[in-house]
Amino acid sequence: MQIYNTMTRTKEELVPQTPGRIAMYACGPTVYNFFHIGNARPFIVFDTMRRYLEYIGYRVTYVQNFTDIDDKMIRRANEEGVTVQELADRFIAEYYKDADALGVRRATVNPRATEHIGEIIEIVRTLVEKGHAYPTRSGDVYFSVRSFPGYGKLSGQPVEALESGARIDPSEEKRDPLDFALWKAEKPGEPSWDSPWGKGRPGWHIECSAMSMSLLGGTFDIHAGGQDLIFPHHENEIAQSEAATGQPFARYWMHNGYININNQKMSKSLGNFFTVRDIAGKFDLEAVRLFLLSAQYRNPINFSAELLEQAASGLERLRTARERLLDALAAAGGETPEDAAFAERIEEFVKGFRAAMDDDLNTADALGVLFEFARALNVFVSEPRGRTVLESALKRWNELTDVLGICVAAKEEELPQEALSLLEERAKARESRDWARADSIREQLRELGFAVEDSKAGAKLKRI
RNA sequence: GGCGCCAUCGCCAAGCGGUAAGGCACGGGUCUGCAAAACCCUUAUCCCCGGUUCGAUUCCGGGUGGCGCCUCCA
Repeated sequence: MQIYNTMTRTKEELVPQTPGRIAMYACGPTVYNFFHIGNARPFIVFDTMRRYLEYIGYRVTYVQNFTDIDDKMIRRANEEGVTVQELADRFIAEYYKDADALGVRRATVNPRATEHIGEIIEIVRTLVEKGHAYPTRSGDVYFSVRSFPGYGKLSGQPVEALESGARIDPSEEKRDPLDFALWKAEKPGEPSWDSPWGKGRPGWHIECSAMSMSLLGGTFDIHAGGQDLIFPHHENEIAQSEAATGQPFARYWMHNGYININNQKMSKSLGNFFTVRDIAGKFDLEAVRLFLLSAQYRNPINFSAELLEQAASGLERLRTARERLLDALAAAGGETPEDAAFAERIEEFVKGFRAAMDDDLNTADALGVLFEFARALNVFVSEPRGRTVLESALKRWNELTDVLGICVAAKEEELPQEALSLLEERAKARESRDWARADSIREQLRELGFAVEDSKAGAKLKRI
């Protein structure tokens, strides 16, 4: 498979460090709030990457962290009058609610920064020993950017260019404006941990280095995150990790594009965001997932209710195709003359899907293949078919939709007795050609939230 | 100022050297008691101007328009 590596700015063949295995790290949420649809994109995209890697046979170790200690956590905890830990516990639970509903599979490990303070301190200590970091009088420890020659290699920014834009806070005791905090000395009312430099807490960047390296090793395959993390977060991770270990950090860097609102980046600071929780009340989150996969992950994607409705309609089409296939399977008989040719077509769809995904996770293209598959299926099952070919069609269909995490088998819903008896009554009315009665029952069912679809096999109820 | 991305049908979105996938919406039709679902048919020369090439939406240069990062941010 080819993936676009931000480091080299080209598509490269993905060659894992250990054959057959992929070690992958994705930056997860800071758990001080519900996450928004913009945050959802990397969760879904990289979850899909993980699913696809597993589908093509890799054993994947997928790590996605929770940042549970930083400035925002502290501020929010103080506002709410709870401890940082309580805040984190609460929003980690909320994260799982939304992520589960979006079809994001649980990562192999979801480490919390505060569970890795020991490793963090070890890395900082090593960096100080090697002369890449220095403590200050007040107990902060800074990374010395100029001590790491490769600084700027991910973002493509020459150090000189960065210097002019660097922030200087007079209260900080940096030797160089470019330097960034590895360890922050304790301030009143903030959580802190003991360290060789006194009580304090980790800086943001070092958390990801510690969690990724302790779970995946000093060199691992893929590091992923949003484009806004390229600089400074990922640049800093590289600097501190490689300076500490002397070995390459992540081998491939994947970055997803933004979600825009009216062509502008959705972000918490701009206030133009929708949380997944907000949307969950109005839309099927599986449609949200489909929407986010309807564009290639590196391209920006505009968000609007209209677009979500379009995605929901598309999803309905995929679900219907699967249901028709299921019905056909229930009525399947012996082999028909067309079965063999269709079995071959199925494999063509699989190939097409894989070719799309192999090209830097082109989910938009892959979805196109899925829709073509759906049409072919709809045509094919309009006549009785053999069980064998239908079974293999269903197997393939499930495999491909599972990779994208959409169109998952609908839970068998208990239909209300009232609806079922109405449906039965309508069938009788239709038998006696009492169309007015039949139509009025259909209207009653609509009010109950069901659409009626007639077919030769009988009428079916469908949630609307 | 530095680094980078984008511009394809009404809306979304693939393709990226050989004359444009797919979805949504729209129109016509088949099926249906009527619908719904499904199916069939119809709908684009790819922002502009140059260049390279037998041939460019696809490569190069220049415009125009939009967006992002440059130490809060997925």
